[in-house]
Amino acid sequence: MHSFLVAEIQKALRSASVTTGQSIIIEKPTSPKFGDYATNIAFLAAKELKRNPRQLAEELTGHFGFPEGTVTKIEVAGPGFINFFMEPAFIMQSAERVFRDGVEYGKGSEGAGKTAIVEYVSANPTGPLTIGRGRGGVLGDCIANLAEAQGYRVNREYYFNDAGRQMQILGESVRYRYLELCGRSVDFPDTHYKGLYIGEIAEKIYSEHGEGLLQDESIEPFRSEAESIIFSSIQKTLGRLGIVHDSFFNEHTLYTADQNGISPNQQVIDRLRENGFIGQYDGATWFLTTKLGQEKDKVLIKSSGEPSYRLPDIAYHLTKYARGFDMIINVFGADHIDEYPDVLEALKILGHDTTKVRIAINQFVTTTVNGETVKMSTRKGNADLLDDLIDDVGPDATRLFFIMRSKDSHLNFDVDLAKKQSKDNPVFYFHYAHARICSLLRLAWSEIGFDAAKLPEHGILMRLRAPEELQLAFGILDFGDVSRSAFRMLEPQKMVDYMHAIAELFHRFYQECPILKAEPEIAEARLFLAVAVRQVLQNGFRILGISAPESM
RNA sequence: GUGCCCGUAGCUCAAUGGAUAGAGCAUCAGCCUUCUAAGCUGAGGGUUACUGGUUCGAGUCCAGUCGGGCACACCA
Repeated sequence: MHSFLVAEIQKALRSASVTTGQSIIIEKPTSPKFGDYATNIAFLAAKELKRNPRQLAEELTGHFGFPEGTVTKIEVAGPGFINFFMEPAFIMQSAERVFRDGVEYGKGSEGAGKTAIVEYVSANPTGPLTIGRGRGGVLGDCIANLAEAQGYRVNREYYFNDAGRQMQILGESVRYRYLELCGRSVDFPDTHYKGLYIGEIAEKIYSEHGEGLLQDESIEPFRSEAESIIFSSIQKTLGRLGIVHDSFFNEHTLYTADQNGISPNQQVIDRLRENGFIGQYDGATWFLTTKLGQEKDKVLIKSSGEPSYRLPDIAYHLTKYARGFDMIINVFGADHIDEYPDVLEALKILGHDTTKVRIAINQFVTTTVNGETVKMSTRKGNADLLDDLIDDVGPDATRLFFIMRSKDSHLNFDVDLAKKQSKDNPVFYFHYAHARICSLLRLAWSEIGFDAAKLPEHGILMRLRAPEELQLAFGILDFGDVSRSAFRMLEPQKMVDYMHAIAELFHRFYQECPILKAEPEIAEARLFLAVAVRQVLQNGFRILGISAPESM
């Protein structure tokens, strides 16, 4: 519907010999008296052409040539809006596209033949995933789904470092607990990890090796055992939410030399130096970001000779270009906000097109339990664990609650609400709409032999005229637009809002329009309308990554 | 102190620079002998933190003020 109107407006602009660089925006008016769709193109073009918007709008209306039976009225309103009133039968008929497209309904083509990499989660294996990380994980996963819906071939990647200082500390932490198990008294440093899982890993090692590792000063056995246990637990947790990565990129590979004997890290240094952005002082190697107007230079290689995290970050992003992705999407939490500008600057200096890179930053999470808001504490041992949350409210509520707010807003995760098996809980509102349709269709099959799997005859929905039916069909038409704009904005929350609207429209339709008890012709059309809604709900659930229960 | 995010109904949040700022919860009033009432209908509730500016039009953009969050290492 969207593209239909855009095309017709373009035709009218050409016919009226109005040339404008403005892109055409279709919006839904706030009130039905302003029509079904509206455009503000007259304002935009008028400004560009220095003309009166109202006059231009009126002139344009004379140049529209909508096909018979599509638009009933075109109206200029206010200072220059052009409002379109659609023929109800045209709306009903347009909605029948759902039957033809099925699971493909609402998919876009802007990513056809293109590839995208979405990097998300990327937690180092130093401990179990926290609730805060969960938000980024679900956000990234939904963005990846949205990219796929636009036709991109998507690579979901997890970037990690198992060789850094934090991992060293992890190994030491486990060893301390192990020593305790062996009956040694230890002075556990404040800088080390104190989570319960550390003790559990130590216990596992103790049960396998007894006191056999006591004399060995090396922490390597502790570090590697901890890494493998934690990494598999992280993947297990993500798996519970349906999050599965295609690739895991180990930061350490950026330190090892390629066939030319130069590591990716070193290549970054060399190439930045060629461009005059590398300096040496205080015994360290610096990225001269002050040349770019920043307050301080950034260390790339510490005086100890080790790279800081910034260097491999840049090298890592270079591999994303080298691997040929058309779009590069990074998802991370607000605590990494300072990280990406430097990386982008470096990429630009090295001659890469940074418009390919999109960054989605999600704000932090607080949780509300028993009406009390608890602030997340990510350090120390008392962080809220994602696994506990999933245990508590289930995977669907976990996913939906993480994305039902804009990523730019701080999220208040109301655990009590998510647990409620009632209408207050949006998860159940969505599920209920789907289950209601399934139940209806089961009954229709057993009572009148209605086959929901068969294709309806062309024009069947045109039998329907009730306002609830029209609005529902009208809503179905928006699915593709919402999906596309949710992707462009990297904002799955738009899709959640839309799903709520569809569920609401369906519940109203169901309430007001008898289906099985209606005249057979009407009953059949209404059943097919329900089939269409079910398809849209399922397609939306797929993007959000939540289940579609057939009964409740 | 500097950078980024936020400030909208009692609460949690919407609103690609558009028309009368919308949902849900909570409150109040209705709707089940009838396809799942886990639902539907209606009512009340607002100086969009504040002050200026930009323009046909500002919750949205710009400047400043106030308030909340996050980040500001030769940690990752």
